Amino acid sequence: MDVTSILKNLNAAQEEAVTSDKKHLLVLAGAGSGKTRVLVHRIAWKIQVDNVSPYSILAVTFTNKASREMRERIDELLGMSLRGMWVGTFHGLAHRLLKAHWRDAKLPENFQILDSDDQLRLVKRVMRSMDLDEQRWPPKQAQWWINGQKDEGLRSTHFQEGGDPFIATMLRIYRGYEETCDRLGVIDFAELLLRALELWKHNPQVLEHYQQRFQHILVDEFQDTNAVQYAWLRLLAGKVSAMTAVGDDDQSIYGWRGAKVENILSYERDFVGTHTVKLEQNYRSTSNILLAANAVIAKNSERLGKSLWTDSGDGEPIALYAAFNEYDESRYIADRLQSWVSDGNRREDAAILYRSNAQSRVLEAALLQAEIPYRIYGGQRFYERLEIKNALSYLRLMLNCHDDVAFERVVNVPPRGIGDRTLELVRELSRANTSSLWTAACVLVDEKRLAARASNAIAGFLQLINEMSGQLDELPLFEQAENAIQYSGLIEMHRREKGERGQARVENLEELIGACRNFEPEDKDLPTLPQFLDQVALDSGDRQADEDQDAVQLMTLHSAKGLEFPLVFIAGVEENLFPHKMSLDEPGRLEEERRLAYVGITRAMQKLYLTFAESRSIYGSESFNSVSRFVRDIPKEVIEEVRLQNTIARPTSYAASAIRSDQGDDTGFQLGQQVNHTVYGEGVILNFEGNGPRARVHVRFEQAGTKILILASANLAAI
DNA sequence: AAGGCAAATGTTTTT
DNA sequence: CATTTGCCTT
Repeated sequence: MDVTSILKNLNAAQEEAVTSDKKHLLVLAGAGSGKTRVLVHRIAWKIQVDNVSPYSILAVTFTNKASREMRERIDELLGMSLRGMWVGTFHGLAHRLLKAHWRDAKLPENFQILDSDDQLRLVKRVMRSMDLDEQRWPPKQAQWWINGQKDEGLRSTHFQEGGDPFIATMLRIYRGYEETCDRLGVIDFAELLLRALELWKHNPQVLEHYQQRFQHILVDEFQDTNAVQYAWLRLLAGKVSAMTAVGDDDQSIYGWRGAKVENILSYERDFVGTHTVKLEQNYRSTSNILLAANAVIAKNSERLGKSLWTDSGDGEPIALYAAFNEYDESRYIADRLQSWVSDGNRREDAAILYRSNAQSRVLEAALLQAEIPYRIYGGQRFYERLEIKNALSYLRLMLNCHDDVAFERVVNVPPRGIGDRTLELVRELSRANTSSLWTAACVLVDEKRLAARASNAIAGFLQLINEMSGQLDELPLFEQAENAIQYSGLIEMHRREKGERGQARVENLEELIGACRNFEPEDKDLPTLPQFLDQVALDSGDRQADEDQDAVQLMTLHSAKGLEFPLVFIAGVEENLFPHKMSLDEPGRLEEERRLAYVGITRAMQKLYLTFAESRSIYGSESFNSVSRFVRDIPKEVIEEVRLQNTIARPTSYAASAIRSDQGDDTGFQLGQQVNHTVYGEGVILNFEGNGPRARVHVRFEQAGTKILILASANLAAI
């Protein structure tokens, strides 16, 4: 066995982690410290040195991308493909378990996965059947609440009948939703995990089988695990298996969707005899960048404590640019990118990061103007697009016409004269007979219980699906997809759609056919279509198209986690934007914003630009934000403030740029006046907006940043 | 049943 | 500001 190749190029801490023979291991891996490397090499070590069979190893990640990467790197390192080893995402593994044990999990054999869009539709349907006012009870909120409970492992049956009217209503919806899901044989993402956990809890013999098999469990991005995922891991590990967890508490940025950093703390308690290794040497960034990152994260209180260092040089200072407004900011970034490229660098080595997607619009415009190719990550995912989901719904119906979710989705897409009134009849009958919508529709047509027009429309739809599913076994997958898109009229519908949008949708549909053509089923002996649909449900499908073009990368700070770029811009480093104003009230959420800043800064390898705008229009109205507190936390020595030579005349102070003359009413306050607010404390008046009872006032508070308040209700006191 | 207009509504995202 | 949603008209 070739031990040297496994340990080659590892530093002391990395080697310690890779070779540790303590049963449990916790690797606290700072940004850029070689986390994935350690994970991959540890697996290789176990296989080659400890003679562990790949069959007894389970490696869990969060994203498909990470799991693909891990498998590739292990294959590469060991020079062979590791059959029998389970590598996958939490959701992918849960799905695999539920497929194998559908009976024990109390699921139908062909259960379908709901994505969040499907889920929201279903929640809406449940709420409508309960006659709930959608204004008062937003379905989105109910969906959020239900997922939140499931992430904590809570079923509706776990709740006491309490007095809180909000919780009581949410519970009713939760119950109705659970029932509907059970009836339809569908499960959402959170359910996938919870079911997999309950499968083991309720079936000790199943659990035991997996406990015996997986003697070695390795988890990536451990700080992102939620309560259910952690419980699942603990249950699987039992008392015997060896656990390796790799994570970074400072990079926990998904608390808002249920991730529990506390799991890292519980780990040492729950997995007794854990050996903890910290990876603090950073191989990515210059010293200046790390200094900034360390300074920002140091302000958090809830930390295990790590400090990144590097033996590479100081590098360039961090540039800070105070833009006049967001257009100026974007132009500046485009300008810097142009000189980056003319210096002979590649565009794809540069990234622009921002807190919220809304910021990308102006940046895009500037890049377009400057003719700099760019690529945006995030936003709408391929398999979530409306036209793609419609096409997939046809495929699902071809496979199983009793798929109510798919039926609801496309029964009248493209419009074929089946309206709400007709559909309501179908729904009613399906409820009464506890049959699928499909069966109900058949009955209505056969028994001539519909008006001629509606009946013809429905019959046409039923026949269409029947015809398409008739050829299911004869044709290859891509031809089935082609047929579905063609005969359903979907492609024609989008061709007729005016504007670029229709064009893009047609192209997406064509891309879907391409994806079908390239699809390689895991099991060649089983029918392809169901395998394709399952894969699609668990994969957002944004493998970046045209990766070949050299383009600047635009993405949110969240999606940048795990990536690195020689040149990084973080745009909009302003109070209220970053940290986002929604996170300002709770200290815990503010700490998460700070970790997000830490993630952002540590993406940069050579040069980091921070830019902010003194004036920015958000939702139409202008706001004036001061520079982000995170920037103020960076030591001045590593920052270089950029000054422009040929600037447009720029107001010298925030207040001056805010002066407006249309202030008619006498508000009792003046611009620039010091005021006190019961919640936000002391601040200064920047601007007035509107008249009468709706008059609003912009106040920049010392602590809370700039707020826009209704003057009549703000209860401001002059100081 | 479908298209058009006004009103509401705006973090972060993987599966 | 820009996009999506719901209501209302044809």
